[in-house]
Amino acid sequence: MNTDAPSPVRRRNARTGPTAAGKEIGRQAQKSASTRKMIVDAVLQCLIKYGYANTSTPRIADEAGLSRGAMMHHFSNRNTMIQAAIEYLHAKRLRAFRRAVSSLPETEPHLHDALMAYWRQVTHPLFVAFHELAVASRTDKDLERILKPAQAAFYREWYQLAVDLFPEWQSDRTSFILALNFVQSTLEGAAVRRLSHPMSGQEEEQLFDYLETCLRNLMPADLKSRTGTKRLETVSGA
Amino acid sequence: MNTDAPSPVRRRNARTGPTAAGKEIGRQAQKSASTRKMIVDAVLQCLIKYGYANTSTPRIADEAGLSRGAMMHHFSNRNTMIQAAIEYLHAKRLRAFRRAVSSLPETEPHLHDALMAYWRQVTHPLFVAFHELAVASRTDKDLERILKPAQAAFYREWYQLAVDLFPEWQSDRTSFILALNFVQSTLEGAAVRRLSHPMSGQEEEQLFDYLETCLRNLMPADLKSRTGTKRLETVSGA
DNA sequence: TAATACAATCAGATATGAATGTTTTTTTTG
DNA sequence: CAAAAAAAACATTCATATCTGATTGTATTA
Repeated sequence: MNTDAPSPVRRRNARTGPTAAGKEIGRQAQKSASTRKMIVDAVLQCLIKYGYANTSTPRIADEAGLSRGAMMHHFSNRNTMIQAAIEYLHAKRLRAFRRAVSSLPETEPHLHDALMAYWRQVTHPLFVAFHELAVASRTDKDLERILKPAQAAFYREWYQLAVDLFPEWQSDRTSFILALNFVQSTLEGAAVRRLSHPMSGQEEEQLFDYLETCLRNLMPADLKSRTGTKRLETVSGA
Repeated sequence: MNTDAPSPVRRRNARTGPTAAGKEIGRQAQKSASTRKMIVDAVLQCLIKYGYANTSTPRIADEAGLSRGAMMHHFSNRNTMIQAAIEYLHAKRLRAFRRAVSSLPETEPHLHDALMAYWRQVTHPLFVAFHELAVASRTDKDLERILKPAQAAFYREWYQLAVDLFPEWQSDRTSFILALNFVQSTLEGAAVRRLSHPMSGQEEEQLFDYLETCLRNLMPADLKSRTGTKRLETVSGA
């Protein structure tokens, strides 16, 4: 997976610790790992603060509090840093989403909470980093080669999570897929729009509520009845 | 508005045409205008093909079939070219949308056709150019200064067009605004998603259809009954 | 244990390439 | 001819990648 380790030289036969076999990782390797993480974090911060195009190696080094030379010792070039950042980013997003989802009440598939979880996901700064990468990859073939597989894996897992969350819904695959696409398009669309011409908080809330209504209408009848009928009226505020 | 004309030197007293006062524009000025348009087009093409970050002046010149020097004669720097491209872009998008909308049947507010028109809009290559600019402007303050006002004007006009299209809907402002936000988020979201992980044509169609259903449910009752009840059933294909 | 060899870590410097804005020269055209 | 248009040349800046040297940590061996 990660081919850019700083070649810590395979000399594992020389016993480093008297007893522990794999535990004694060596302080150096430990420090190395921690610096690498600092660098990866710096990459993500730069993506958020400056955008992909302006995420240059000097900026990253600056953000990480390292000299450029030191940094280039851990990653041989810019692309490998980006690659590491992408892997870390996807892992982090999935973990966060899985955590949010698993903390939902077991028996009741609370559509509302699941939606909320995804909304929090896409309004999180990390989504901005992801979006920067996605946009840049359209015209950067090197980046695309790195991002696309990771992205595919991400959405595969995401899909699986959704299936696990709503097992009964699988009886009507078509409507289930439609619901997923609907949620993704709308919430990610709203999140992207937020970055350049946000709507008011109230409008956001109404959009969110109505989306939930629409999804509920899409559910198989038996499931729908089981999940409470909160908010089935047509919205008409003011 | 455009302050970057190539200073054709005010010598208007020297009579250029024997009779015509304002009509005789001068073939040179005409040619200049046409080259400027070529450049502006090239900028948009570059945005689409290479992305904002890679829309460099050499690339633009290349795309326009001009030398860089010649190009810089018409625009003093990169930013003024971008600015001109933005103005042109917004004008063009609005014109296209207005045209599509005005060709709709007068009396019946055909939601379906209006939606279609907007969907064509956001799947048009020009939307990609717009999106590139929008994303870049998040972290490029110079660009933001140029883009934001133009963008605000665009959405103001867009909103006005929607009001004109559905005058009766104005009785329920809240649901109208919600519908607009819903359409924008979903369709633009789908369009953006299309660029990096598109869904199948069938899925797209189902999403589109269900969005229409949801919007129809949002309409005031009197309007709803007037626009035909096409597609009110819950989607369940395959 | 002390001394030594070696590898990992870090910082600074250099070379190359590309982009920008400006200036200068050539060509075209009224 | 003179001015606009086009092309070419130049200086500056900035990012990438690579290289060199210094320091610190680890392991082997005397």
